[in-house]
Amino acid sequence: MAPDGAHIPEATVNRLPVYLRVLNEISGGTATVSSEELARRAGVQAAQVRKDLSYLGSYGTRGVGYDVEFLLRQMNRRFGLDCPRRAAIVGVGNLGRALASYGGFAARGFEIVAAFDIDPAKIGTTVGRTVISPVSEMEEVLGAASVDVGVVTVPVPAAQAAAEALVRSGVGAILNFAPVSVVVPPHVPLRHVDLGIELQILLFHEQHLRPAMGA
Amino acid sequence: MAPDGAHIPEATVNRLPVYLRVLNEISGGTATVSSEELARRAGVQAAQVRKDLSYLGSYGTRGVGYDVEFLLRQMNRRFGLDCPRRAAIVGVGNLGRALASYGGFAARGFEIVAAFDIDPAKIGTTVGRTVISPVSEMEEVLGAASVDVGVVTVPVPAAQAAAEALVRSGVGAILNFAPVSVVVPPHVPLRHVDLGIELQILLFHEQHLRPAMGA
DNA sequence: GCTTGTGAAATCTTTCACAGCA
DNA sequence: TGCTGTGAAAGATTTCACAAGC
Repeated sequence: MAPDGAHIPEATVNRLPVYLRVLNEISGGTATVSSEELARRAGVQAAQVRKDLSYLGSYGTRGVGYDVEFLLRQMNRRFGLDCPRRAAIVGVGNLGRALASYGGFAARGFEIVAAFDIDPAKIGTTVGRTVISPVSEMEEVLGAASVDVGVVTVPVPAAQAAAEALVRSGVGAILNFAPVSVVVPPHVPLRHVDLGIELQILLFHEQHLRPAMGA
Repeated sequence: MAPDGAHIPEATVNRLPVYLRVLNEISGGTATVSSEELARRAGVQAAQVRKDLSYLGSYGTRGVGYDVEFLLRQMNRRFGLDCPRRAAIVGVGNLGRALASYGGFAARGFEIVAAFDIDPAKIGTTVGRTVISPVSEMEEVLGAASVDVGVVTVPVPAAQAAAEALVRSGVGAILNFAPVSVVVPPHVPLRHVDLGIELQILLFHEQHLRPAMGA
């Protein structure tokens, strides 16, 4: 029903990558998957899966289910993952180095094409297969061929400057892992992944599930 | 209006830690903050902030705003952050090691009290101030004094076993960073932080903001 | 018979707008 | 006057339930 360019609800957009992960996990094992099975593995309701997928188009077969490989191809195309996305990491400390070799990025179609740090001792050394460049040369290094997404993994005091350097270099979007807010111009999508906040949300939900025992 | 034990909407729970981060950032600088200022820094509407905070109680002062320190204390108490929360890391690879020293955990009141790995060469060495124990001894090490949250940072094939070991050890909740789903009993809150999926969501939103230029 | 796709209903969330209070 | 707290309205999301189709 939904042609290729239609509006997709925000809540659905946030779930589509989860379906993508599940599909990748079962790919090879089964040819087709029902909305019920997909829902169980994604942790949502079956009707939710059907409605979400219907925004992409009518890719299922009634009485049968969804063809895993076909749906994967359609979703990857829609996500722009048919060609690899280019990412750059700013801040090659513990977290930056870990993310550079984190399997989840490559598995989801992202390639680390550049890495930056401010520490002169790190310049010229490598993280994975990428040579580390100075932050001061970011604009020249990224040059005309800018990256799709910049990943900020610098210490708190350097986060704002790192984000600004990425914006000047023409980055498409920024993922900020520093546990502090940064401000960027409105045309650059920004997402803050504060891992401590993830823990807080998780435990706050837990408190609501269990009878509180603290005073 | 909302007494201490009232139900708080899920959407609000997900935003409260963001307000907490903002409050911590402006703490010391200003004595009071308006819902408008708080909203601007958190990236939401002012009315949203007022409604969200009203679920915690009437902690603001009409005509003035919210007392930053007082609101911080109330929220920290409500989140159980007045005493430090205990976390354990399973899998001391790049990501596990990075998270062990990640400032965001300590800044949000979490303390890494145990670390586990399967590699014999790592057993007995330290990550930060924590000695690494074998995964096989998790139940004994955690013992009666279980941890609030277990953080899974093992490679994909080991993720399910790591989650099960945490459950056997009586963990309160699990945060899974492996780029694969794991299954746990329903009484253990589980959250999957797949960083590649974060990138996908970010870029998918970006596609909707800009005119698509790919074929 | 079985499962999708989807209007309609139910529920949840956000926003409005203003009474209430410092 | 200024800003919170909150009912009520508007909007978004989820769930239901069933017609449509393999």
